[in-house]
Amino acid sequence: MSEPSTERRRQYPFHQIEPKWQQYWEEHKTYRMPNPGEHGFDPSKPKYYVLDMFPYPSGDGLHVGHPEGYTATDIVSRYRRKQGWNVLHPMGWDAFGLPAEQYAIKTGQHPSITTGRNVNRFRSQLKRLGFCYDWDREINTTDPEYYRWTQWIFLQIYNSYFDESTKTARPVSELEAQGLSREEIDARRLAYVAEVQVNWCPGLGTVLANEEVVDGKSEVGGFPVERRPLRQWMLRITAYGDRLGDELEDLDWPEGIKRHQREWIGRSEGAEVKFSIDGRDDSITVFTTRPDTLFGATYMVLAPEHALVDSITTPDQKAAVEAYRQQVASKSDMERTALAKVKTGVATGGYAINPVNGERIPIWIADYVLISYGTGAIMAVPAHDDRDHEFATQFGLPIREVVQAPAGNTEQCFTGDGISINSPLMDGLPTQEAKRKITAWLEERALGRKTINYKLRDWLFARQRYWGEPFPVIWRDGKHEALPESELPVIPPPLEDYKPSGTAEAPLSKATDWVRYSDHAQRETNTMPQWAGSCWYYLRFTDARNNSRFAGEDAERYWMGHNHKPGGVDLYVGGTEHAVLHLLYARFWHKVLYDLGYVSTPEPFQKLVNQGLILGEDGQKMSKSRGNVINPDHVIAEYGADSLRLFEMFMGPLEQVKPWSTKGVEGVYRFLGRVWRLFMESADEGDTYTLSPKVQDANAPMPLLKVLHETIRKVGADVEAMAFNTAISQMMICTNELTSAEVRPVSVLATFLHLLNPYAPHLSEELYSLLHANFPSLPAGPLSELPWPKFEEKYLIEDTIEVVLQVNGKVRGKLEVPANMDAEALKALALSSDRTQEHIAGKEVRNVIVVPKRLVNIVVK
RNA sequence: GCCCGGGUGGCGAAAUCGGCAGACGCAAAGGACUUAAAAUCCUUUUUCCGGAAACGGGAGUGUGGGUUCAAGUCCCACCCCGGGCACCA
Repeated sequence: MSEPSTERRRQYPFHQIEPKWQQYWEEHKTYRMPNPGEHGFDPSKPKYYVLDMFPYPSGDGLHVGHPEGYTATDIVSRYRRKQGWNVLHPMGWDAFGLPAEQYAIKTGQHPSITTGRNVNRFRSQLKRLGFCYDWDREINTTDPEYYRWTQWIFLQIYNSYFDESTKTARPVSELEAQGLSREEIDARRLAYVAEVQVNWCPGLGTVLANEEVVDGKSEVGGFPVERRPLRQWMLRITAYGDRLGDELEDLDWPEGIKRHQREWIGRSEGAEVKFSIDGRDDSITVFTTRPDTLFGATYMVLAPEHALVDSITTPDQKAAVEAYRQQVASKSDMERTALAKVKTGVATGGYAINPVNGERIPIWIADYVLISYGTGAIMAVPAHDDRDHEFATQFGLPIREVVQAPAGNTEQCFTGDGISINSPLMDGLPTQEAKRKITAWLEERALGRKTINYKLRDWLFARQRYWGEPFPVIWRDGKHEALPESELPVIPPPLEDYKPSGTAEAPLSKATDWVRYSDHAQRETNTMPQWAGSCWYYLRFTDARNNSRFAGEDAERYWMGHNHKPGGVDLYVGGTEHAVLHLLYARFWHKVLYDLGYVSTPEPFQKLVNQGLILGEDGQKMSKSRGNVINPDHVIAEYGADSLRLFEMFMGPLEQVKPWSTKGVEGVYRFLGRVWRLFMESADEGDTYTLSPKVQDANAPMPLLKVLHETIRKVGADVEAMAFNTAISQMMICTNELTSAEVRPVSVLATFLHLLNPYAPHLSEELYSLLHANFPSLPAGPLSELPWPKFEEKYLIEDTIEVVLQVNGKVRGKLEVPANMDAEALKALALSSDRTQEHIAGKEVRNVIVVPKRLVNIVVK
């Protein structure tokens, strides 16, 4: 019975081949990678750790963006394995998160049930793509056996402080030994509790994470979000600001991402300067990066929320100040920033004294000064700061120039480096020297000191959510207390009702039995943010089933160390959306663990590659509402997994943004069909195939050997460079060559299958096993376990080469010459050639440029 | 506004160090096979001018300049598209 007429005939029987090999791999655990000391581990091989950013298993299943990066790492893994490396290539699930919780709110079903269902779907989809993951190492961040260690790491952070002298984390027990008080120690822990401004969303009745707020509105529902102070757990990531910036240096990351992280950290050096308040004992400290402009400070600005505002404000300004503060408080972040085209503010009526010249300057409040950065107060130098300039112009405040711009400067408000003027202490000094001098002057008089500030804020680590890791912490008499390790994991109780409470209380607070730890102690009811689980998952992969440590020491040292580089994971591939947060948070945790001696490298990820977004066929971002979403399941059903893999790699460079093309999938599908027909032919219209009579155990002719060895060379070099698209082009060229050959030597075909194997593992395995069945002298498979072929230089060397003849840079002819012809001979030959003679006749030859093996350019006049 | 990424045929793209622009694939056209179609195989395909053709000549990598014997590639200025950031003193 032939195929139904409506269905096109398959290029090759991928629908039989692919499940067959997937089953084989599963049954034989082909891709299981033992750890050091385990049976089957070969310590003589070098290690290579290839990691994908693990997915959040959403209810929608895999989209075509996932297999892009996953195929790239799969190719690299298979290639390295064939090259004789021990390759660690694992997969898991970042499964805590909002959608599962939202679904639970709607249905009352525990999130672990939906999560389990989604994970099963994702896993089977990934298996259908033929990826060579070691599934014995699969992890799930919502598994208590996993998050017990997430909680354990939190305890290590909680029990540490940052030692400024060594710039490392140290156990707080050292502070206890020094006799510090409970309060002093708590104030220095890397995990601490603070009252901070959070995003409160009245519409949803809950607190939102920063990343859940878009343009001042909730990402879900689009309700307005306001700031509100709340008691929160914080992680002291700012302590690591310098190291997180400096230690990017030796990582093989895209420069753009490194820059992005450095900007995010936003280190800036400057000085804190104390201004006394006129007529009071108090003082206000400001932060400035330009202490050299102190003589140009003509007013001062406090953030509206600044603690001293009330006491400074004079009675006649009280009403105006109150009204302004009211107005600012009611503004969302969006209104405060995006719409802040025009500066606003009011005078407090109070005055400060400039410490360098005793001048009395007015104190204003304005929302262009942020309470959360620096000291929440600035000295305004309108002549040399754009924002101050704008404000001063608007409110008619004096502008005094104290830096002379270099000649030719036309800017009204000069913000660059120049020479100090009108500044008695530093007149004539260039900016950098002036800064040093005035800072020293201030320090001598205890009026200020050198300071470093960061844009980076401490990490707000608590969420008022159900579906996240509970904190291993209890509260007794209003004080927090770590639970002992023996009580891990702390498992959240099931709830009747997962809805947010409507107050700022976390959902867990509704489980009263669970919350009550003892007569005098209650459990912490906040949970950790989704980032927590992904901060260390790469470590768990090194020893995923260890139940006495987050990962065994030997396994961690082998997979993360051993490459003499700062980063442990050799290759990490994922999307740019994690350029800052995930990568910064993971680096922070890793450094704490490194300082405490738990891991062997200072950095988690040595080489980072970002895959580019795949757009819809219309060139727009894929989205349900546009209706341009491509479902990988459908692509696999119609063309097979090998075609999907191959197309995703053939579309263009991995890092680039590129549109989907169904026609393009058909193109690579046809290519795989051509490869199939190099080996097999079919007599009827069905799925019965026999070996092609052109496949023979014969000596390969030179032209075939040449293209084959060129293909070995190019495909190998391109995998190393992750230029998969051009590797595929070369394999197409090789296939076209073989298609037109009358005889297809077995040795050439077998070698070609090795090259194709990382890209199209199912088809290549099948053809190899068919070939081996007919020619038993070939090494027995599976192909993926056989060594990668080596190219031989002798087949690449050309006897004769084509040299281009140019006259005045224009191509006028070509010459076939022996490859070893020297420059002089080439020059003589070029000058006497008929083709060049036509163009140089009657003209003066002024110069002849000879580029051996490439071209001769004759310059005439 | 600032910071990235990108602009090459009808389309996705290629071009190791400055050395023949457009490999490979898609689409299109023609041919072979077929009663016919699909599939497959072969050929053509940057563009303009001349030529029946072989071929020859000119132009051409967003725009305008520059460096060079030679520029997609290096330098300067600008335009357009995509993404990110948002007053951090």
